[in-house]
Amino acid sequence: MLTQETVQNRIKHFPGTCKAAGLKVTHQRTAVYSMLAATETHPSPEEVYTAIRESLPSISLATVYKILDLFHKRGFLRKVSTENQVARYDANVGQHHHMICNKCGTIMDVAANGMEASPEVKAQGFVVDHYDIVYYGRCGSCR
Amino acid sequence: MLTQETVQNRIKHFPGTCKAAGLKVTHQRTAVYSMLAATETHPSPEEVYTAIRESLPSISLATVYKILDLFHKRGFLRKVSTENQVARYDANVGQHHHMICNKCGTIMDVAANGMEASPEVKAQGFVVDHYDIVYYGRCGSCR
DNA sequence: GTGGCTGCAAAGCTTTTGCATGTTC
DNA sequence: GAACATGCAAAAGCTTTGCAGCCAC
Repeated sequence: MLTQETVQNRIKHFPGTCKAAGLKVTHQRTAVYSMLAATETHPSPEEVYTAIRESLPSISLATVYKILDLFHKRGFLRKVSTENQVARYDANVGQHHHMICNKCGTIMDVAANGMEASPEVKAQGFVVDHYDIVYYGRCGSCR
Repeated sequence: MLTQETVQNRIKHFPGTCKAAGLKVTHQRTAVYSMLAATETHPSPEEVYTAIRESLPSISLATVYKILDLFHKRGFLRKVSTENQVARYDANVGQHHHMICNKCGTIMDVAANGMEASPEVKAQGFVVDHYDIVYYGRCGSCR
């Protein structure tokens, strides 16, 4: 559940986070981050662009792409792991997982259940940075 | 570890699997399936195409795409869930997971550890068909 | 022989890039 | 004012589509 308090809290820290990373706080960046902070729908770049154009009609799609990529690299946003080719972003960077409906394509959050990187991963000399669990199936509405 | 025995076993069952699904057994389909059955590198469509052209120079990339999509829909192949836009396929359809090196992009298998769909997924009325765990980090060679 | 499959070429999407202009600090 | 960010337009992937001809059954 995404509360209004969480949304406001994320947005409040955004300028400081940018400055700490040596990034300028522009209207475009604030709009992209605010839009993502206020949703649980894991939007694509195109969806972010369309939503933002209502308040900032001059923004270009290329800028949205650049901002999303930058924020992902800096760790302000997560990218959802999926089987297909459209990127989907998430402002919730805490440990949690996703379920994807094979029919309607909706992506929902799933709380992490404390699972750790499996021993076998460590055995192969792989250093885990982060991991996603992605459940595929049918959501409540599409069953 | 992919043994020669496993490879031969997969390939041996391929014609029967096609027939059972009402699909014709063509050279192109056999080549695509055989190539994937013999590798653990999770190739992209382009990589499948390049590899197959050595033995079947007349095959087209569009055909490779059509075959991969068809086999995925029929469950003969898995698609690896990733954060980026290039499809990667896997002929190992048994339960297992993946680790992806953030530096070199290599995708490796990880044996499943018996984890089940988390209770929260069930609570949200989501029926799980399958799930992937994707570990991101650095592989042994890139550390 | 027939229906399904392939190859080709073209189109469609998504994403990236280069550069002149504009904005933040 | 300098360095960085944006917008535009063009290009660069990756993937899909339509259709004529070919092949497995």
